Amino acid sequence: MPTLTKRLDPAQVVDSALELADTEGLDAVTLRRLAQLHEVTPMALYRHFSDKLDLLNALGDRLLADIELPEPSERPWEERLRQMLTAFVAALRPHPRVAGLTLTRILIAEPGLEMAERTMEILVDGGFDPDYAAEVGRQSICSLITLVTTEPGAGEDPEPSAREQALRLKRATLSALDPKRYPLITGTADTLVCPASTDDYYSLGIDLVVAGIRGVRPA
Amino acid sequence: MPTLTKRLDPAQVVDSALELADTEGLDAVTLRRLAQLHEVTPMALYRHFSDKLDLLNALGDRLLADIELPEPSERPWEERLRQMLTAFVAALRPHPRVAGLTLTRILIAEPGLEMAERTMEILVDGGFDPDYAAEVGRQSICSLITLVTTEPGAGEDPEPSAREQALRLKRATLSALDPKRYPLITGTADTLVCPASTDDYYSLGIDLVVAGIRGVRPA
DNA sequence: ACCTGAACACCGTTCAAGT
DNA sequence: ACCTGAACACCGTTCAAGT
Repeated sequence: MPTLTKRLDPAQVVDSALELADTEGLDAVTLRRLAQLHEVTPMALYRHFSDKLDLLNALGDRLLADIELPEPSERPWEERLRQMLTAFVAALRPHPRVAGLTLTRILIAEPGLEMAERTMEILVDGGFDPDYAAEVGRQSICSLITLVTTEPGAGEDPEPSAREQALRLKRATLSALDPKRYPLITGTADTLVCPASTDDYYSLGIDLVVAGIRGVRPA
Repeated sequence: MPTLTKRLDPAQVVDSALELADTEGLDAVTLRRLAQLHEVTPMALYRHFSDKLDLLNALGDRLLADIELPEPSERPWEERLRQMLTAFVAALRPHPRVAGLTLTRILIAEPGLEMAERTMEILVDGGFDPDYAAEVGRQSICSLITLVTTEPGAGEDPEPSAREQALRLKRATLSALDPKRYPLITGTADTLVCPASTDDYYSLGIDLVVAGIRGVRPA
């Protein structure tokens, strides 16, 4: 896949890392495997990344770069907020196994900064003072990252058959609990293991965050 | 520290792992180091844990065991909900570097199940149908885990001087941004890097979650 | 049942050397 | 400037063996 004009393009390395993590999980992302994929010695990577951590950070930044910020608009702040958060989640959704890497990169990578600033702007428009907007925005964004990270079946192999198998097992485990002690858990095992619709899962998550923000908004 | 009556007590191994993770971070938790701490061969651990993952899961379960569930009461559902979530957060707060391990253990370890059931019960009392309560409860709990995981300075060395130094650097980085492009971020750099009060940080986090739940509550 | 010892495959990383 | 090669310290884990 990588072209060899410049022998080793850091952006291409990050792309391979993302692909690897998506399909085999973050543990499969190894300097040695990446080197192998690019037909190069492991050491060659150190010319472009100071560290493995540096590479993982670049991977997080790579995800943030996918954010498509909504156009500025004159709509009510709450609607703009929802748009912003939805756009953010949309960027992470394709990569649940990697999404967690963005947690520490929001206030460092440029696209993260851009989104944070815009989100805070919306909150200030909504009546929050800047410091309050900062805290509320920060926590809301972290919650949404976790929403993606804990998407049902997020950790599993993306292969449909393996995924189904894993979910079946989890469901069975929950259903096997004592219904006297855990009536609600056993009664909702299907929902707990895997919500009926992934889209609903995400829109509920965003609803919760937006409603929370509305609820703590100063009068 | 470990007594040697039974040569190797899995509970003591988990305790060492927790201590190690708290002070040096999760990366320092190594089968070999744990073995060394207990004056035993690395292989001896495999008699008690099938895997490293198995040990990390036990570590997550260890945290959940610290939850002190509030007494059942007749107070309004929202107040009971806040009590429950506060108790949950209180158990994780002392261990921000490890808290993330509970994400996958809530519906497996017994104390997690207990808390989840009780939380759902409160939500049902509040007017949620069981399946809705399941989804809302799940997401809220995950949000609170992340609240602990992303507590400012969570990843850092717990040593006060090193921690202060790390925070100072982060603050400087944020403050150095272009205030024309990022007026709100630069203006609230102190708050973003480290909220004025840790207690306030957590109570805001819980407020956000509770307000979100109230906001999506069916009429 | 519980622990040891030696070995294997695989990490991230260093250092000196090549071009 | 960019990559190689050999080496180091450290992983998790297997297998066979001890008691």
